Amino acid sequence: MISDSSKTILDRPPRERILLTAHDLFYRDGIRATGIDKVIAESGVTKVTFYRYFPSKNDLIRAFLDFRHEGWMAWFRDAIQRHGGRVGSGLMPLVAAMAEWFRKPIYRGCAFINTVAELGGVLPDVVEICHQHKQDMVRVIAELLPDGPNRLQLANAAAVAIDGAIVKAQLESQDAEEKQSLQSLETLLIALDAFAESTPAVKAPND
Amino acid sequence: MISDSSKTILDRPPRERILLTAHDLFYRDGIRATGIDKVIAESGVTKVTFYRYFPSKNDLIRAFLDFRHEGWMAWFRDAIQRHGGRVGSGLMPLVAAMAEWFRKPIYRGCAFINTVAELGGVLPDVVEICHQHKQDMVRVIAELLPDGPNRLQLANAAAVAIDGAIVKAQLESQDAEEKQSLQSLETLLIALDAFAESTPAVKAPND
DNA sequence: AATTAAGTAGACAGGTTTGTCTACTTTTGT
DNA sequence: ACAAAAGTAGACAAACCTGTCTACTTAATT
Repeated sequence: MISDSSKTILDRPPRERILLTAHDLFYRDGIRATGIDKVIAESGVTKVTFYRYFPSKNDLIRAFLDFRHEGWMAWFRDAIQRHGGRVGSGLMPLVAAMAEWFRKPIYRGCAFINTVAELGGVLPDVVEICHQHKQDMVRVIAELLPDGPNRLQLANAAAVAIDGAIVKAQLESQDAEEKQSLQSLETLLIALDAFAESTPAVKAPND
Repeated sequence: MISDSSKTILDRPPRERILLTAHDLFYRDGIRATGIDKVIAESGVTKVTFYRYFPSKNDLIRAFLDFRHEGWMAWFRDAIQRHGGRVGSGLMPLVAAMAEWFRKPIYRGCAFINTVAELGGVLPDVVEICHQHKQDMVRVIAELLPDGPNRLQLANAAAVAIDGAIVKAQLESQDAEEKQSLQSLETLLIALDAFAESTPAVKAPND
């Protein structure tokens, strides 16, 4: 859902080319496993150009996370809508959205979780960036739930379930048809939807 | 719960010293961020000794994961029991156990999730190792639930909730008293317990 | 007591990493 | 048309990485 190269990689402005290649390499192989030289070679620019836009690798890492955030959130919102998500629709559209993501051939989990796992202990910036990302995710999820005092609590719980499923999906072979991750996520979100309906402060009268 | 240095690090057999220091450094800073030289220096052995026990860094990584697996599983089982976990106790002891872990000052998430995030794309062994670890975790969780047709399904869902909480806890400042991760985990597991009781194939007659 | 194993100390090789620098060419704005 | 900005090509420095090697010392075993 990111770098859906509708145009070819080449013939774009250099900064974009760098960001696109960095994204693909960072996401696929990890950040420390990807040298600047490789990004430079594969994006088809030179060192001078590269360092003009990104004075250090850390700058590139931050730009990568920004880029990923924008792209992923746009996809997430769109996927939820396409699968019937709207206020009061309940949490099931999230399962369909995740199913769509997990199925992608280049799936390697959440870029933010992975980056924190890799660099969180040594580059604390990324922890905060990831935190922001997850909070935005919660906000989108909350829009599926009816307004109420525990709306955010439920959205947070749903987000935790989703993150767990994201991690689990990372351990499954991508060509496996029956994904345990999705079944577990569905179980959790069904249980959560049921729980939400059993304890609202103001409940719909038709029951 | 691992390397609870009841004895000092020194005065132990070299292999153990190496493994202990490697564990702490790998867990804290990440694997690629930790050079062999640092492990050698901090464990107080020499290169010859180190390479006698671990012919390559990958061997050390595997030994680290084995070591961590044994230590963590032992702690997990024990913590669950200490917090009232037994067959039929429901999933709540898991919340208490995780609370205990998340509170530790050196908490940096799940070593297996982190390692997959860091190396999964480039060293596929670790994906399988992590998968095994998580399956063992599911088996322990299943023992809290009454036997039945959906016992494993529920245990898997609970494990996904836990992994999500583990990741979320990694983003919270460790000195924060009210941890969102624990509240979300509790919500999910309460919902799951309720769901489990509402849909067993054979249900207790007292309702 | 003598042989073997295991440890110490540290130089060294070969590769990779990030980042700088020089010299030249192309594009762009005025 | 010309000056400034941006790009290309590639050498280079300094650090760091994994892994090997030599030479010497200590501990264990028989």
